[in-house]
Amino acid sequence: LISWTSLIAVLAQNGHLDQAKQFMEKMPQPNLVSCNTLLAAFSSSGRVTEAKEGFNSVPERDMASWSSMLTAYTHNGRLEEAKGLFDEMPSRSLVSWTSMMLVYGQNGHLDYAKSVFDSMPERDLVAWTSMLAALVHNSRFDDARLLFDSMPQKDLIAWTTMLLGYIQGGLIFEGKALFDSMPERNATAWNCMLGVYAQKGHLANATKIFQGIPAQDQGLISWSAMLAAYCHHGHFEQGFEAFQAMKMVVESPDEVCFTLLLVACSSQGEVYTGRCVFTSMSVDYGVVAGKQHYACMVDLLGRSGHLRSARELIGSMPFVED
RNA sequence: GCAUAGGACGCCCG
Repeated sequence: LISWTSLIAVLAQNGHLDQAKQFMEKMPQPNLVSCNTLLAAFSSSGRVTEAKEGFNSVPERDMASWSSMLTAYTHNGRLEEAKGLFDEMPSRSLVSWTSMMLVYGQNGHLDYAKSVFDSMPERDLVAWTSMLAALVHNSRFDDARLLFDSMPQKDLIAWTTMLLGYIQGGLIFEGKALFDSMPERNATAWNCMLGVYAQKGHLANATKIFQGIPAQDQGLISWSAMLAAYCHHGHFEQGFEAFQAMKMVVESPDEVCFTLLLVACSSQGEVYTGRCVFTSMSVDYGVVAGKQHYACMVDLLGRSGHLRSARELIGSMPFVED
């Protein structure tokens, strides 16, 4: 029985949700943990309807079942449904309180978030950090700093959240100072710092940060931040050089990387290169063209006078035109 | 003993 459960967990956590679901149906005696595992997997991949079905079919729900269902709503912006579920819960835990606080914060109800935080029966590090994130999300950077300074404990995520607060508030120097004083850093922290320079087009600073990232933390997001730095600021050649370099070390470029390259082509009027990138994306990398990619291509073709090609491309889109 | 629930990072669009 445990092996069925573990199998389902492994499948679900690696994105093989449909297979996990099939095993679940074949399982002789579905138990609470396996139900919850599947529910959690649907929840974190945004499949809310299936999460709900799973939730309804859990025989005796425990805290994990309720919390996973709540997360399915909160992570998908379903504030009303989250509220309803929260009110229905037979008992509430730190986890569910924290989820509610966050969803309020993320939907512009900072006042509610704060009152949840203040009225929570107990608060742990995650609760504090979530409140911090809610403040940052609502651009209350000064309050965020005050809260940060008053936190009983801080871990890497708390530090990174505060860093993000400075960055989003445009306080780059303060952010850099905080970054420099962090007790430890992980990939996310590095990427936040890199991202702000990349976005502002401070290429020298971005490069310096990028080069400082330890190899194990230098992932797809770091590379796309560098790509963005080049592609958004008119450095077409360097963007493509970075793309070549990236392919040597990173898993494989994703749809974001290709959007960036196409944006660069588009702003340079590089029709030929743009067409190559667009084709190569799906043929060589198996990345399915999304709306962003089509939009860039149509823009590129249209503005370079290839109106017929642009119209043909629009006609071939697997989307409704808009 | 083992397996399931809450917090931070990249492009575009909203």
